[in-house]
Amino acid sequence: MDNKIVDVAKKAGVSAATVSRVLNDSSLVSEKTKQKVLKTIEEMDYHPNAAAKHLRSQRTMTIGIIVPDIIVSYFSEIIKGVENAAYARKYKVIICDSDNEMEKEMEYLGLLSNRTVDGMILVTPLVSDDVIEEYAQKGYALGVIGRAVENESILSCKTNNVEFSEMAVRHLIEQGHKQIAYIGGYSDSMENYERMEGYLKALKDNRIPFKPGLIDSGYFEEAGGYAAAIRLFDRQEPFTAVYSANDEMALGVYRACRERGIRIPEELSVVGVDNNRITQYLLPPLSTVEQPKYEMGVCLAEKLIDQLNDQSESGQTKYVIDARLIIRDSSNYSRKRT
Amino acid sequence: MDNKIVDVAKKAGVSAATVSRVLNDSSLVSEKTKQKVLKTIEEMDYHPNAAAKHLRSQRTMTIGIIVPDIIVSYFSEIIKGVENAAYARKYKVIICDSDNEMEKEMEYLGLLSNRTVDGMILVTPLVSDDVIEEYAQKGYALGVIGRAVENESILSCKTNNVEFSEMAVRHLIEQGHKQIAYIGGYSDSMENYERMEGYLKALKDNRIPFKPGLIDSGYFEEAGGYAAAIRLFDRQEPFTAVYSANDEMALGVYRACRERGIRIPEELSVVGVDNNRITQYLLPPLSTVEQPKYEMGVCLAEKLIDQLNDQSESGQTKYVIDARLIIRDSSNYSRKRT
DNA sequence: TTGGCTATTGAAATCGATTTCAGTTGTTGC
DNA sequence: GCAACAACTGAAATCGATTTCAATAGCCAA
Repeated sequence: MDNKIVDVAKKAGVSAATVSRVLNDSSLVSEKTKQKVLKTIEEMDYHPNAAAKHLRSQRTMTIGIIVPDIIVSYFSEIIKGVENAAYARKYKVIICDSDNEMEKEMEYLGLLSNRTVDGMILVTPLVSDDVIEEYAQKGYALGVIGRAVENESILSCKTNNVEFSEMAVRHLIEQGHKQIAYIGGYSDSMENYERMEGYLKALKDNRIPFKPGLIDSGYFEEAGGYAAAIRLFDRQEPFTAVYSANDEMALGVYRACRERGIRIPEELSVVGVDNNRITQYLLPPLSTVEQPKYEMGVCLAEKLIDQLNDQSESGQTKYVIDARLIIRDSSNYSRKRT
Repeated sequence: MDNKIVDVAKKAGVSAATVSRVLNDSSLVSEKTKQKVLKTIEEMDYHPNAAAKHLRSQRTMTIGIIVPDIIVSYFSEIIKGVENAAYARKYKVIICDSDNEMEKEMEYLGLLSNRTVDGMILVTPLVSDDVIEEYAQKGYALGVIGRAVENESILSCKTNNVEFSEMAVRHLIEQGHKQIAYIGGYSDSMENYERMEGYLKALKDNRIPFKPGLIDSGYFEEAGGYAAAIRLFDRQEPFTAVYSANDEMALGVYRACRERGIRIPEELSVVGVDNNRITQYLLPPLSTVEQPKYEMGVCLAEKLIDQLNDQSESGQTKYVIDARLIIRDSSNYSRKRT
């Protein structure tokens, strides 16, 4: 149906090998032949078949990216970074939206096994470290964003969770808060663990006693944050501020406050994480931690593709980018009393 | 490096053809042989090479989707619909973020020519109808969302722009508004044209004179909406309501109002289009038109894949989904005077 | 004029699966 | 016991590009 390389070869009066050489501008072709072939290619509107090229070259120039939900801007911004970096290197990106289902993630990981993709980027998916480890062991190219994996051969990019969490909670303490709740994500995720650690560190450094009753979990989602806030409100333990491990859950906190008639920031200060686009439009605008999402996507895509082409000069595989606190009105209200 | 089909065949003591038949569960294999082969495949952890399959079968089980900016939730929700529908049919989705550059769109369209993808979905990209037409003529499978294309062989899915725009503007009129501005998108886009038409129809039906000074354009983006609002404010022509052809531009209107100290909805009512997730969190929440974004993505992906498999029973190519007006506080303020 | 070299070119093998077509085995009917 | 047929199976062609390896042509020096 389409023109094949031999068709071009025949029309141009040369062999398929020569046409191929022209396509991959090899230096082994005379200028005269090259021009003749290029003209013929133009005339016939010939486009080399991708599948044939992939089979022969053993590479598909494609990477995959697995995210739990593409609609959440935290993920779509990372994807954009990955896409842009890949495009610049002539790579394609297959989008894998797992809908938060582990089964779907596993199936998408299978794209590595059958060589549909040359490499895969995982953005905090549900699959266990063991699974990731296993794929790496088999020699597949993997990268991870927002999650730490021990294995030295696995690329990863994350932010300084402990430090910025400590900073965020310290900020709340400086505003006069002494009872600060923490709403975490998946309790077994590295992100959650580290953010909790920063929270605890800030409390300890300021000699504020830790109260287990002020900890709850919202699984990094709006609905989870809402439910956690409601549970916290219904407990005996009073609090005047909340550090939410991401912005989505903070949205849930806002909703719970609206329902309960609790004013932000007068009665409750809130700080989130991610600086999702939506946070600046909230009332009040949400204080949050700017995560360089786009940059993390670019970083990991570049390193992964370099690795695929044996161009990873440094051999470095672990990247940590500093995040910074953005103070907005949701936490900008000094508390004068105890 | 990986195991090949002949390796499996050798180990199982059969031919490659038989293994292939087992893989594609052909009825031509005896149950006994089939079990033996399946066991061997399991043991060897064999995965059929995708590129070889693609080359032989002349299909990649992949479609592409071109959007101007994946971060805008209008697009990411469509993508999610496409991805989910594709996944259910074992198709992969390549994400093509054009960054609003026509050149990038053209390059991504090239994935059709070299058969990297079996079909392509365009979500209001910049390329002209002629270009789309040309690709269709060449026999490539195309689908278009939020845009109308004449060619009967091109799938398209859109909403009833004229009707819902008329409805939105009528709603403003019913609130007592008589000077209603319109901020459009790309002036030569079908969406913009139809929404403008609905706007004009509502005015006409209510005997409200059309004033060219109340029309401006914001290119469907926040910054554009902001600029358009500023220009409108600076003109002589007073107005008490704005119909913005999408939510992104309405965000720009909000920003312009904040800067100028204009209160919404007391001094200016605003209605947008898309029902982007962000709109419900705004202050005041933005009245908007719910576009079934996810559903449009699902619809077009399904039809496109059906078409690729000759399963389009009806032969229908044009789909129009009804959108509905969501009234929130940004326009919920009755104007008593003239 | 011939040998030796370089620059170009093409034939054929290759990537790894699918599918056709021919062949083998086994079964049934008469 | 043999023909006819069904049920499986395998050898080889095929998809369309790349790449190796050998061959040819052209050129220069001796």
